Amino acid sequence: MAEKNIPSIVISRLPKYLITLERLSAMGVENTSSGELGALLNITPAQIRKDLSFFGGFGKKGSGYAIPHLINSIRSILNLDSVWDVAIIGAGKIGQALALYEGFLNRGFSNKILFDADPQKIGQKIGNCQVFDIKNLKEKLREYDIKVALLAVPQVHAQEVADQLVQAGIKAILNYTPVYLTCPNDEVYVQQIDPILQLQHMTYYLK
Amino acid sequence: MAEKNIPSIVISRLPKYLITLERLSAMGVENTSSGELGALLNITPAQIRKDLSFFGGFGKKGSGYAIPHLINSIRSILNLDSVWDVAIIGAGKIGQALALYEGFLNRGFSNKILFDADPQKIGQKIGNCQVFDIKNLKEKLREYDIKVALLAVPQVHAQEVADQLVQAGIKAILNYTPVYLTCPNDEVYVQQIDPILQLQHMTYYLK
DNA sequence: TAGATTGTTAATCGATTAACAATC
DNA sequence: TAGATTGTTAATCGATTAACAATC
Repeated sequence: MAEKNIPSIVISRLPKYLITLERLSAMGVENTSSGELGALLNITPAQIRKDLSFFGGFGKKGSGYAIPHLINSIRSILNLDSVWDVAIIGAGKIGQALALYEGFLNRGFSNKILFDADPQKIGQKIGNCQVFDIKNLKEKLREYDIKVALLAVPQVHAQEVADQLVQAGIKAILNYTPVYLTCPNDEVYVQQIDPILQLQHMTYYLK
Repeated sequence: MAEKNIPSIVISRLPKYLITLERLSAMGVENTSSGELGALLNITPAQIRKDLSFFGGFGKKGSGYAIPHLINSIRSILNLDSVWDVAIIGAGKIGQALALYEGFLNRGFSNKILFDADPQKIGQKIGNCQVFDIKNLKEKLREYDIKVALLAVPQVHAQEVADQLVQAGIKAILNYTPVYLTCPNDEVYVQQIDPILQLQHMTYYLK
């Protein structure tokens, strides 16, 4: 909780604004407007202006927003000024794909270390990531000062490992298992990635 | 669009109800109530009853919901009575992880075929999935009668391949690239999976 | 200056929740 | 029967949008 309790749905749109601004910036565009941004994102200009105005005035009447300044401002609001190191829990198929995925870089994250219980995997390297024994979870997370974890263990262990992560002081968990985790709301933020929930939403409209 | 235009946010909760009911069912539970379901999902009982009542009365006053019946009803509403074959576009790291992922089975999907442009990959098998030349996209999709695609190609090709998918008659795209796709709303449903958007949402609350 | 676009208020729209009669 | 819980209506809450004065 920061500032004066800004609605979560507003916060959830800021990363979308950010990636769109970064794309414009990469194309050499230096200025934009709520109208242009809205067209790119399928969001009304009024909503974009309203969202941004929660955090102050970033634009100039008549000429819109200076992209580099707005990018820096949103990054700062989202605490992306520095890079967050990330732990990947589980070195199975999903964990390995995440370890090898380069999309984290330049967007505020760096995947640093992996954990697994399989002696065959412990000690190996996957991409740039060392695989540690999950028995040393707490100790290693403290050593690397990691607050963000990607949970990619087998379903049956999801809740148990999540409990350990909370114990170890992790503050944000991105849950790749289809298990609905129960964690203390005041200690950790949890979000889930379950592609099948999204597919099932879409099949409603098909046929 | 089906029935009498039920809000999308209601539809998006049905898959969550379904997976929770399936988990209860697997544990041998045969009956539940909006109160119990709400506690498991962190949703108010009133909302669950309201959501379900869009589609008719599934419960019995005084005793709640018969789980097998409710599961079948929700499956049917979401068009999950039969299995949807799925095409994975791009046999890179993410595409391969998806091809090997077994979580689709039993939840209404079956990943059937892969596409790539790399001659080294074409003709190979990844798990049970044959890799086809993306040049034959349209023809193969028609042959296998596939309406659902997972898009996991390099960023730079995302929009171009999405256009081809629409052309080929795909009706639902789950977009694993961080690119915001522009597709005709009346021809295809698109949803995105970008883990970094979710991580950036959470970092707002950290520190 | 004239045109464009912001930031903000008020109006509208939609979603959630509380409450309760109906009834198993 | 008494207790529990649904389905539904009405009240509340929150989010989106329209409108416009301010001003670059």
